[in-house]
Amino acid sequence: MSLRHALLGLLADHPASGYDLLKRFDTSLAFVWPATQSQLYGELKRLADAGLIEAAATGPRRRTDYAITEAGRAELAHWLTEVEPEHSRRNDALLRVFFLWAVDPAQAVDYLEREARLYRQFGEALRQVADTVAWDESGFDRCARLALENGLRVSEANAAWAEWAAGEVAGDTDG
Amino acid sequence: MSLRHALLGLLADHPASGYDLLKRFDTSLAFVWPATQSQLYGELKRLADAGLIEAAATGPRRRTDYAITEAGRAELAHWLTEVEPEHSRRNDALLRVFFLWAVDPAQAVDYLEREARLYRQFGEALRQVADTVAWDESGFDRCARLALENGLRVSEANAAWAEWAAGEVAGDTDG
DNA sequence: CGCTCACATTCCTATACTGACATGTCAAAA
DNA sequence: TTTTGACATGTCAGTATAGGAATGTGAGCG
Repeated sequence: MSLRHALLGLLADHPASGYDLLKRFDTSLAFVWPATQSQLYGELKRLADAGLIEAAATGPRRRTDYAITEAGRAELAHWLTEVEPEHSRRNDALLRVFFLWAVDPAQAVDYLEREARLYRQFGEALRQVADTVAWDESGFDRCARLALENGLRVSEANAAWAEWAAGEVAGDTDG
Repeated sequence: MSLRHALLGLLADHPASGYDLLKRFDTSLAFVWPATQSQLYGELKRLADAGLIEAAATGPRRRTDYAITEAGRAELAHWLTEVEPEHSRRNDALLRVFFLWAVDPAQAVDYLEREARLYRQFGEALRQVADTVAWDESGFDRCARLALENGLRVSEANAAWAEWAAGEVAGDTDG
C-alpha cells in the first residue's frame, strides 16, 4: 500500500491532478516505486473516498486537481514515523546468483560482468540526473537528493560486488 | 515469475517435495525471494503441467518428490543466460525518504538512524549465517556465499548512507 | 474550419501475492 | 490408548500490479 502514501506525499507538497502525479512519478519516484496509470487513478479515487484527499478544483478536459486534507497529512505523518517500512528483499538479479552453478563457469562470469556493467550504467544515469536537474532548496528536492545519494552508493556497492564475484568464479575455474 | 525458476533451480540440485522446497526457501532464498506455501504448491503443479518437472516418487503422507526434466534444465539455463533480470526498484524504506520534509527534522533524523540500525542488524544477522552454516564446496553453497557477500556489502552501504543522511538532516537544522 | 497532438480519465483482463483456513497422515510420547 | 506435534498438501478470498484498450477534451496550427 505504499502507492497510497506516495500519492499523499506528493499531494502534501502541492495539489495536482492524476495526470500531473503520473508525470511526477515517472520522473522522481519511479526509481523506488514505479506505478502505472490504472493503479494511480484507482488509488486517487480510494483516497478521496477515505477523505484523505479531496477534489479541490476542476479544469478543462475533466481535469481534477486533488488536495490533501488534514486527515491525509495525519495519515502521512503516521506512515512516516510509526509504520515499520517493509525491507522487501525481492531481488530477481540476486536470485539467479544462487543458481549460477547450473551453467558453465564462463557463462556465470558473463552474467556477473553484465550485472556489473548494468550497475555502473545505472550509477552513471543517476549521476546524470544529479547534474542536470535544477535542484532547489525545497524540502522535496533536499530529500530527493538524499534518496539519490542512496542510489549512487548502493549501485556502486553492487557493481563492486559483481566484479569481485566474477573474479571469484573465474578464479575457481583456473585454480 | 521468478518463483517458477527458483523452484527449477532448487530441483536442478536434487529432487525434493513441496515441503522440502518450502524449508529450503525459508533458509536460503527467503532473503532474495520470499514465497508462501500456497504459491509454492500452485507453482509446482503448473511446472508439472508444463513438463518442466515430474513427480518422481511418492512417499508416506502423500509426499510427492519432484524431479527436474530435461526441458526444465533447458528452461533454467535459458532463464539464467538469456532473460534479462528485472532490477526491480521497489523500495518502501527509500520511498519514505522522499517525504521526510513533511515531518519534523528531529523525526526525520530518528527515521534515518533507525534505518541505519536496521541495516547494521541485518548485516550482523547475515554474518551470523555466514559463520554458523556448515558450508560445503558444492556449487550451490559456493553461489549462496556469493549472494550472501552481496547482502553484506549492500547492507553496509545502506547503513553508511543512512548515517550520513541523518547527519545531513541534523546539519541543516543546526546551520 | 478541420486536423493533430497532448491532455486526462476510465475500464478491462490477467497474473502474482498474501494470509488464512482446511484436510489429512504418521510417529512417538504420555 | 490418546494425544501431540511434525509432516504434507490443497483451497480460497482479497488485494496489488502490469499493461493496454477505449473514450473523450482542448489548444494550436495550417
